[in-house]
Amino acid sequence: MSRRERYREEVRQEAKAHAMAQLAENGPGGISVNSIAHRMGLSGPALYRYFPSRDALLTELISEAYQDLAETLESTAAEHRAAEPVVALTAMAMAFREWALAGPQRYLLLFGTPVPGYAAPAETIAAAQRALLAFAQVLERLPAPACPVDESFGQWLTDRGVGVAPSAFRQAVVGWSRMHGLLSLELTGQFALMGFDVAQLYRDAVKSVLNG
Amino acid sequence: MSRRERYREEVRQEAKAHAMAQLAENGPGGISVNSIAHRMGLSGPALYRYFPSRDALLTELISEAYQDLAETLESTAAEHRAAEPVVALTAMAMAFREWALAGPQRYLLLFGTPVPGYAAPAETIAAAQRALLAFAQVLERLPAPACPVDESFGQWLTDRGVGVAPSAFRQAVVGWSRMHGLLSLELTGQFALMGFDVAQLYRDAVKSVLNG
DNA sequence: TCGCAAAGTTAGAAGCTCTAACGCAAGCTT
DNA sequence: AAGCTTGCGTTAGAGCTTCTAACTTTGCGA
Repeated sequence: MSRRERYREEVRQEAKAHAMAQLAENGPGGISVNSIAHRMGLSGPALYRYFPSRDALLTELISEAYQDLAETLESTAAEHRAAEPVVALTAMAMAFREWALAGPQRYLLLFGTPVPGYAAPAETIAAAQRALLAFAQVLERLPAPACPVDESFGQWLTDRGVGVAPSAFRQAVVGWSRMHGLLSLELTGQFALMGFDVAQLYRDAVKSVLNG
Repeated sequence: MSRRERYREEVRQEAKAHAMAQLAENGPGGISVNSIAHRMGLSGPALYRYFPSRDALLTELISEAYQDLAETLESTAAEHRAAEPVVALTAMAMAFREWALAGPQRYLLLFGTPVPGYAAPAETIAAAQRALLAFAQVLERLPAPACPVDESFGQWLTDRGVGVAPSAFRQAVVGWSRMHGLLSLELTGQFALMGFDVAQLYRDAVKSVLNG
């Protein structure tokens, strides 16, 4: 990589770091290309040499967050490769929760309100699938539940040549939805002041997925 | 109500209707006081006689949406007052889903990304509690599950003098989180192109809550 | 009929995204 | 090494936004 390219990459990284800080502070609407540029000692439009638009910057943040999430889950799975599937899955679920709590607005950037009509780039979709399949692959090592699985679950898997049992995939979707349900309500403050132990509820939810 | 007040109320309603249309079309960020005013044949700042700020308008939309949701659930519960609890709860869950699908952006206005530090007015919180308690009250008529319930669930109920069994309340929270998990992922397009039957998954989720 | 309050207007400040036009500096090519 | 090209920064400015200030008109109530 040339000197120019390296410097360019540094500027891009710094801009994205500022964007993430603004995201954490004021939500997606609080991210301003202008103010990021000024905070970097640049004049307003200078950053448009690095990002074609504000939307493109946001899209990149989303994509990187997904990559980060997928890597977190995959590395947790790898760490527990030798362990019981139940142990590995529990660790992954807890890692997911930690990841969410570490950056609530980053989580909501992925799973909160999208702009209607927003189409994620292929890269982002791929990372999302990696995250989901990380769960499915470990779930596959579990004794399959007896209940019959809707055939539509297998279709998608065979279409893209993923070697995962439909029942495991279904279980991954169900588990994901239960984890997300609790995390989302917790992060958006819907449980505020209700005083119960959300972490305990989360652990119970994870167990409920694993024990049928 | 005087002629003046009635007209004022009409203008407010019309403005909110336009706001909801803009919400559906472009998300929360697409709601513009300016453009609403122009669309109503008014000049920009005129609407500020009716709403103190854009945020106040948004807050009012949120509050009304919550009221509407609570009323929907309560009336569904009332319609099934004589029915088996399981039937009533299933109907309420389906009504919840229908309500969400009828206005995805309205749903996400309540349960999507909030602006950090946003504090809902008491009115809104009350409506949210009504919605949750509507489920809890019917769940109470169900045979209580054997598992012990964390005492922290009872605390909140006794604090505000709600006569609901802690176990029913806990079940309502769990059920709510499972429904929301699936609805949220569906509405934000995370299941896009995966091709399985989300409605079926939702029905299964409802059953899983009711049958332990 | 008079007066006051409500509701509209325009002007304008401050912010945003993003384009256009221009200058300088660095790097690649000849 | 000289020159050309490309990249990066600038300012100016269009057009949008929220929202305040000041002024005018309108209409209700006494």
